[in-house]
Amino acid sequence: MTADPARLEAWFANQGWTPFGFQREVWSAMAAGRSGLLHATTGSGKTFAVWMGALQRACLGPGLQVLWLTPMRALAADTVRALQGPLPVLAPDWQVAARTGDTPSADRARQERRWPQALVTTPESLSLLLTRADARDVLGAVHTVVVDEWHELLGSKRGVQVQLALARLRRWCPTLAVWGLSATLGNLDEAMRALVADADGLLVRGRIDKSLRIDTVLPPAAGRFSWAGHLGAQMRVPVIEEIERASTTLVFTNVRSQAEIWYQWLLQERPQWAGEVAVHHGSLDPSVRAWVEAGLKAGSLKAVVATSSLDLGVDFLPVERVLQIGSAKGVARLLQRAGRSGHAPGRESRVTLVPTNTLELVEAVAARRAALAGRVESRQSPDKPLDVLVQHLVTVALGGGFDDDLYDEVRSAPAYVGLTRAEFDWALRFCERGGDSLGAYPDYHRIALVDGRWCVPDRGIARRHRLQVGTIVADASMPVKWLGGGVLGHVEESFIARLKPGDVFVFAGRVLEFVRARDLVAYVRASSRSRGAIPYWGGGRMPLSTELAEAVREVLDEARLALGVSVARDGLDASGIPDPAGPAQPLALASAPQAATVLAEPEMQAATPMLQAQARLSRLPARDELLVERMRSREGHHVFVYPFAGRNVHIGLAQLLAWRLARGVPNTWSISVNDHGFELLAAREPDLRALDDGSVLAAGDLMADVLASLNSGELAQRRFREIARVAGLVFSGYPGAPKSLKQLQASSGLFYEVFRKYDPANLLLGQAEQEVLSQELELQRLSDALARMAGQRRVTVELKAPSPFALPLMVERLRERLSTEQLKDRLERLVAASERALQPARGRRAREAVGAGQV
DNA sequence: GACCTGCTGCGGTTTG
Repeated sequence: MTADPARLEAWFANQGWTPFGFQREVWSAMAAGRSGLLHATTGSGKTFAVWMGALQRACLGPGLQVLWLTPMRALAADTVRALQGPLPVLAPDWQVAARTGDTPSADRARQERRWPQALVTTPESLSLLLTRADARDVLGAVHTVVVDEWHELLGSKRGVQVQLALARLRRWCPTLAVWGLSATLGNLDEAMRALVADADGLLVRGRIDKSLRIDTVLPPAAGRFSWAGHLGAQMRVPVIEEIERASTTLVFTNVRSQAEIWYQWLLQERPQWAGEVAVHHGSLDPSVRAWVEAGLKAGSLKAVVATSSLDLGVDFLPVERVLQIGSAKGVARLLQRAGRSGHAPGRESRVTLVPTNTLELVEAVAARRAALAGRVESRQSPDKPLDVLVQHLVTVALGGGFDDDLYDEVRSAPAYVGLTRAEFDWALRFCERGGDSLGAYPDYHRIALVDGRWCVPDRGIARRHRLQVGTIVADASMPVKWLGGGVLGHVEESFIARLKPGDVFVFAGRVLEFVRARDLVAYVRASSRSRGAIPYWGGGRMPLSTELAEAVREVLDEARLALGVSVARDGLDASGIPDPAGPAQPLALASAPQAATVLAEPEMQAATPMLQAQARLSRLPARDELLVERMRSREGHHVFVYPFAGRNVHIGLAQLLAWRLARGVPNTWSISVNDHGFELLAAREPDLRALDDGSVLAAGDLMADVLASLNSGELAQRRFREIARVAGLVFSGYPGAPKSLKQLQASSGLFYEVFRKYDPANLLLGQAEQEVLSQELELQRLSDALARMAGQRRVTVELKAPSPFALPLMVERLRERLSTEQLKDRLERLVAASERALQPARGRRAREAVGAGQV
């Protein structure tokens, strides 16, 4: 028995709503039993579209029929509320309930006595349901699964876990309908296929009429806006004025400390706002966060400063304005944040960018252009991660067991279409015997064949497995110790992993030499060198996306053309600007008038002083040029390169170049990177012929060189820790008695060593290496960048003073080893040098500088 | 006058 479509209309009419076209489209597809992906912004009525469709398929009666997956516990309760609305009309017998990690045990018990017809849950909780011996009894009648915020899950192992669970459910109910809800993605078709697998899926685009506005808060004095920096202190007053003009504003920052700082600034400038502004990020206690979210919902807060912790969730917020402080880093991220405003059908979404340095003014134009053109990043599902498979095999063995045909079921999950029988059998044997090296340890004999079915005979193993379900592994930090003992503090493992013995870095105000990492402690000794500081790379998880980086190159190129034209027209001595029509640059001058329009953008007008300074002190590179700047200072010999390819790629490029350059003539390089370029600083005069002739940029044996230039063994070992945890090799302890991080690290390090020695064919080792290359080093992006650079003309400029492009890189490096006061002094000297070089009277020097750079 | 750095997300045993 299914609900009458007329009743759907009646329910909507009752609310005073008329269904949108896309909602009807979803209903009819679902009534026909189809699966699909609904692409729509939040607050567009997508929840109702899919929920009403699910009810049309309802077989009224007891038993679980609809599963609704959400990536965040906090969204579950909201979703239950939203789903309950139409129930009295359409399915009065139905119950909707949430089940996540924070569901009280009394509620769980009640659910298990009589399952609700619809359950809102997380991917992890669904996997836990699959570990129940009665999994098939509980889940066998599920005919519809909705995966909310699929774009959030798709690219991660959490998404793979969802795919495996769906494969299981599909086995039990071949007519299973799966619907994903997703925000904008560059690869919606692929995203849908990952979810619906072989089914004939329908991609529905909801409410595309929603208008989008991306504008920028301009710095008060454009000519004096900082070339470097990420905090945005100069934007305090303009931001506060924006907040004052709106009822409620969400202020997004990129990092937690920045959120805290901005929160303090707001209170300093407007003490009367105490109690009306708040801060929200992932390190805050959940109770504080809940208070802030409730305040937002109630409309009692004027502004909240947040990190991406507020990207999702808290639906139906009365947020009027969204500000983004600093780079949005990606188009999808910007759109997501824009979507937090105008959160109702028909209302405009608006996000206002707040640049924190002059290059971000250019980036703002690029971001708007890419966003309006729909150049949105793609997300790829991980390719057959074996750690997730191993976990799933144990899960299924617990949940009623399996026999030989599980291989086909697993391969029906799109992430595993390429899984070979040998790989599957390896995973199976690994669950059975712990692979070639752990045969003697019963703890790793997790599954066994009993009466032709694989199951988990040991109750202790079963219990521990249920405690370990999931793929999220928290970041770890490593203590930094003197060789003689004594802890200096903790730093991210990812940082230590990139160090080679002998590397010098700065930490806790000291210059330290990295000696070795052992048992996950970084041992150091004091270094007598004053330079050689390697920057702190942090997580480096937020590089400028490929799409945004490309748009920045585009906008810069147009600005170069337009500025060249306008400077010449204004009769200014074109001293600083290499003649755009000169023979060295056979430019497509036809595009100049087009390019001139880019300067009409208000952000570009504000950025013009910086761009002119760059042109005079150095050069604005054309798209087919790779700008290399060199400078001598008391620090040594600087080489700046600007591929505009995002910081992860620049880390790899900088390491690679330093390594290749030092291969000929040994030298010690300090490295500094940002999203636009990188700096190599050598103490001794370097031999740059390989850079000049381009041979250093040759693809060559890229993989081998990258591996050699980085401490890839450390990287892989760190990666392996996650894999060991997901694959269930490492047990993190019972709730209330968790094992220390050190214990966990020691044991996963042990596994890594044992496998390498006694089980080198262990496929989890290979997975660790693959993940390092593809995710951390972004090898594909790196080789793309290298290919592009090799095809560009290198233009080398000798700098007399730091250029606007170079200054942020120098600051980045200096910051690591100077106190705030020292840095301030140093910066003042650097900037003064740039300003002197820019004086008209010294135009001759600048001209010389630029002239010397012509290739 | 220019400086502050890197996000998010989940799960939960114990049974003589």
